[in-house]
Amino acid sequence: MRIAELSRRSGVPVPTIKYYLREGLLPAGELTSRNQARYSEDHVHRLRLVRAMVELGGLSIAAVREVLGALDDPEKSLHKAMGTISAAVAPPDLGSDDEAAHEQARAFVERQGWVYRPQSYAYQALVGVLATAREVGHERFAEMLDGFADAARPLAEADLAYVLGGGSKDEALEGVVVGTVLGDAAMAAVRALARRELSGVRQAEETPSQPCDP
Amino acid sequence: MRIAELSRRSGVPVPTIKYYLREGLLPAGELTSRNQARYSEDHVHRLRLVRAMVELGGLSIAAVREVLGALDDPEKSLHKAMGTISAAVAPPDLGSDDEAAHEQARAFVERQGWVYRPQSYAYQALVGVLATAREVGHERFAEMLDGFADAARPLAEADLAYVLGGGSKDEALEGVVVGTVLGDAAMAAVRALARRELSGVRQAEETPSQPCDP
DNA sequence: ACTATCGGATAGTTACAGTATCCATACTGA
DNA sequence: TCAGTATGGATACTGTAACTATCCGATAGT
Repeated sequence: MRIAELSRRSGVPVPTIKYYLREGLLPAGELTSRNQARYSEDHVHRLRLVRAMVELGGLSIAAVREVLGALDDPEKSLHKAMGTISAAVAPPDLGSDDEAAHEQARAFVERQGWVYRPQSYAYQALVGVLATAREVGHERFAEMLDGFADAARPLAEADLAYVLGGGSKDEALEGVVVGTVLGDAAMAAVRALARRELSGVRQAEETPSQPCDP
Repeated sequence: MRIAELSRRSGVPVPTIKYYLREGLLPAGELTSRNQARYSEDHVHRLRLVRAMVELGGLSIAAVREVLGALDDPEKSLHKAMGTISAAVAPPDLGSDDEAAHEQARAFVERQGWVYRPQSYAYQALVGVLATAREVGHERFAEMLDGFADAARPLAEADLAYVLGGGSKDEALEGVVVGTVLGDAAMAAVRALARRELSGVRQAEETPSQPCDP
């Protein structure tokens, strides 16, 4: 297919597709002449993946390029791809020199029996969150971490099962992307639903009846 | 204190503080004369909260204004504040007319025994995620939702306990903000840690030894 | 008295994510 | 076949968000 059809199939405007081509988010089409190229089903799929990361995941174009690089690297293990992807998804203001936050994070990781890897992005992100919590006067926040871990453990199992439940390695790698980007968004939504459900019940116990919510 | 000290205490540059004042994220200082104002401890605290939302939560200035509006509204119930805050935190591309995604979401909510509130932000966000998943060919993704819910339920309990464990109502409202913004970030980090832990173990079983990770 | 700082208003900057325009070709339908 | 539309690629432009910088006359502190 040519660019117009690619645009129709994916819902992305032609100039934006050209932009993505320039930025290397989309491989060039197969050239059939100097100014004529053919695009495949793979291009449609890749384009949708890019849009999902940009719109739902809120990733920057640079971060998407990073992730796709990991996807396309045939050497990359699933394990390493996960690292790249978590790094791309997280806000880039990693790290903090807050000693107390660092200590809270270290204690947490060891309490969970996890390997202490202070250089990993996820760990740094955690320290950053704890440091911020302390800055706004919520050092108590760290007490919630074990609850988070209890929730995260089965989630990680499910993630991995989902990823491995695919088929080919390409599919598994894509499963990592989908599981991470859509997974974080879905988890946030489900968590909000659960919280609302609970606080709705609590409120209903105090002031019976009447519907609410936007 | 005057603006220079407020800047030093919070780590935010003076011109940025002025910008936040203009944008209504920070209440004006108490004027002591035509061009002299005094700022309080509350301003320092509020400023840190704003930075946490912007930097860690990735909220836009408009979203932060929204959230602070909910915080400052004395009429607002905890329940409603939670709604406002989840809405501000979520990406703004809500909703989708994908019938199948809508059906998956409805079935999920009812399976969980939760109230079906198709207008709520959290529900719309969920539909959006499911629709996107389908677009990228991952209709299987919906199968993970029940796992998410199992994880989210105890989390919501912990959230609420944290919020109510504060003291005054102001503190509780702020707990909602912190619990949501920092909570989402922390959950993403902990989830990444858990996933890495697990996939590290799996990998170690196949190819023994050698350290990895950035 | 004098100099640094202040608040407030206005204007400018930077980065990002697209959009728009050109142009020389290539395809397409009457 | 040939007018008219579409294409790939290069370059230039736009819009928005989040700051920054400059200027001003008015204090504040010494």
